[in-house]
Parts: sequence; structure tokens; C-alpha cells
Amino acid sequence: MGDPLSIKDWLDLGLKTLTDQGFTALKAEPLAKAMGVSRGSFYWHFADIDAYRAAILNHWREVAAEQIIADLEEHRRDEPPLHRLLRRSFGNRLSLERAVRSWATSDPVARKAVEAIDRRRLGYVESLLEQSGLPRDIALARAQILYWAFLGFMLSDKPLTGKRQAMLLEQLNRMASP
Amino acid sequence: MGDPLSIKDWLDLGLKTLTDQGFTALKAEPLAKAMGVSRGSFYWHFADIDAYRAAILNHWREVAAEQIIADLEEHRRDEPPLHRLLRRSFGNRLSLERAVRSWATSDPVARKAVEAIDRRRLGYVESLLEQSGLPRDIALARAQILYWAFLGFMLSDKPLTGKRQAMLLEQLNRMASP
DNA sequence: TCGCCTCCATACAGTTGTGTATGGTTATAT
DNA sequence: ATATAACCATACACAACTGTATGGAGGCGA
Repeated sequence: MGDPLSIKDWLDLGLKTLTDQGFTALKAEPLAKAMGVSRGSFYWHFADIDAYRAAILNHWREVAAEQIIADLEEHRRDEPPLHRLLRRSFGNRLSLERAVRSWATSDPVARKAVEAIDRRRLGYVESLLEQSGLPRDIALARAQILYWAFLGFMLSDKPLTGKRQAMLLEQLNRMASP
Repeated sequence: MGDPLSIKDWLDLGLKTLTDQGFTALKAEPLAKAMGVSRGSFYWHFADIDAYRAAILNHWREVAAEQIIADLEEHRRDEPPLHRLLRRSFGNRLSLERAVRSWATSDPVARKAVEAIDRRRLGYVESLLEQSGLPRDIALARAQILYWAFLGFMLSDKPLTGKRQAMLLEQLNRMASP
């Protein structure tokens, strides 16, 4: 057969399953079937289901915040970070993000992961708004509103296009500047 | 013993369970135990679990949109509806709302219910913003952003108080007027 | 009072998931 | 060549949930 499976193989399948079917599908038996092996493999790599789910959350936690922020800092010369942030945040499908947050409403471990990500991202937006010259208390309030709006957009899962997207970005940028 | 149970008793328990433990707790056996009866009662009132969950969603659907809108129209003379809407929307805990939306990420029936509620509420906010004198395309964009922000606030589940709340409402109202 | 309808209990069969124990296979180092 | 460790299959015991079949208790009209 193929090569032996690694922990990463199980985590990748977990993220894909989470994205496509939600956290309720993170079960050893269906995952093993999808992987084409028996649960013996699963229970060799992970102590139990809770350990696996915690590993999935850690995996998500590592990439969720830093990937976007790193991208912004990298393109600082091409485009204002906040402008680029809004354009990218409100331009993608966010199925994995939505699945994790759905998970977080009923699982304390997932909730902790989400809260950590939220603090990281919100703090970054706050710093950008302060750099743009807004008084601190106004910057904090608007950063919160912008981040809430991002969460709401993510939740509704309707992609933006054309004139509607342009109009929305214009109004969002209005929150970010004067 | 007590009186015989009605369908409404099961629906009320369902909404409470949904609020406190999430949609994964909507199962016949635990609910019957919580009710103090056997599953025989459950399966007499409902054909199966799917029928019960559909009934729960219809129950939620009936009250979720209309209760707030009716309240606003009733107090039209006391306070501008939009001002009152923002104050009330961003002032409550919204556990049930969050549970239903978590449910909606993995269940098409729940998703349909949420989408119907979203259209109803968003349309109402759009009409309020147009009444306040904004051009139609700007009203649509800002209504969308305000509603997204409400969803994000609901999702994060942190109650607002004091100066922070005042600051946020001020910035939200800014989106609604000039 | 007889029969019916409502509401619920009990018992059974079946499904799906968990976790553990045990042993087999393959590669690799010695 | 063989011992060791990594990786996986198989089998077992157990738990939780679903749905159905059947019967019993209680009210209520004819």
C-alpha cells in the first residue's frame, strides 16, 4: 500500500472534514474509513478523541491569525495594510473559520482557541487604526465594529462581487479613516 | 402525577436545551430523561428526531424576527426606531440565536430558517436607513454592515457595559445617520 | 358501562460510536 | 540475521442513541 500515515495526515483530514461537514463529523471511525485504514491507526497516533480534537484546534490556532497578518506586513509598500485587510477579509469564503466558531459555541476548548485568535486579530486592527491617527477610544470602538462586521460576513457565507462589493468596501473604509 | 405533556412542553424544553447545551443535545433520550418521562411520550408527539428538530426551528422562526420589530414599531413615538434597535440589539445576551446559527453551519434545514430571519431583519434595517434620508445604495451597504456587526457581537457573547458600550453605540449610530 | 382516544411505559432490535487488548507486518539499526 | 520500534488490523466489551411494537392507565362521550 502507500506510505505509513503521520499525525499531520490525520490533522489535515480533520481540517478538511471540519470544513466540509462541521465539528460533529470529527469521529474516529468515520475518519478512519475516509482515510482507508482502521481505527487502530487513529488510536496509535492519538490517545483518544479529545486529544485529537485538541490537536486540531492547536493546528488551526497556529495558522488562523498569523497567515493574514504576515501577508499584510509583507505588502506594506504596495498598499495600506487596513485597505488590503478589508479587501482580503471580505473577499474569501471562510468555511473553516465558520466551522470552528460553530464548534466553539458548545465546546469550551474550542472557545478558548477562538478567543485567543480574536484577541490577536482585534489587537492588530486596533493598532492599525491608531496608526492612522484616530484617538484611542474611537480607534478601539471602530476596530471592534469592523471585526464584528467581519465575523458577521464570515457567518453569512455569501461571496461579494461587483458593485455591491465596491460599495461595501467604501463604507467599511469610511469606518477606518476620518 | 402532573398533567399530560403537550407538544409545546417539548418545544419549550428544546429551546432551553438548545440555548444551554447547543443543537447536539437535541436527542430524544436525554430530553425525555430531563422531562421525567420515557421516550414513548416523545415518539407519540413527534414522528422522529428530524420532525422534532424541524418543529423547534419553526418555533424559533416565528418569534425571532417579529418580536423585536413589533417592539420597535410600538415605541415609535418614544425613541427613533434605529436608535432603539441598536441599543437593544447590542445590549442582550443572545445564546439561543448563537446556538441556532451554530446549528445552521452543518444542517441545511437550520440554515434555511436562519436565512429567512436574516432577510426579514436586514430588509427592515434597510427600510429604516432609507427613511432616515440616505441614498438607496448607501443605505443598503450600511444596513448590511450594521447587521454583520450585530451578528459578530452576538457571536462573541461579551456583554457591553459603561463607557465602552456608550462609545460603541455612538460609532454605530454614526453609520446610521449622516 | 362500554368502547374509544389520548398519553405514556416497557421491551426489543439495530446502529454507531468509544476505547483496549493483542497480535501481525514492515523497515531499520546493530 | 535478528531484535526493536513504528504502524496498523482485528476482535471484544461497552455505552448511547434510534425507532418500533405492544400494552396499560385514565378520561370522556354515547
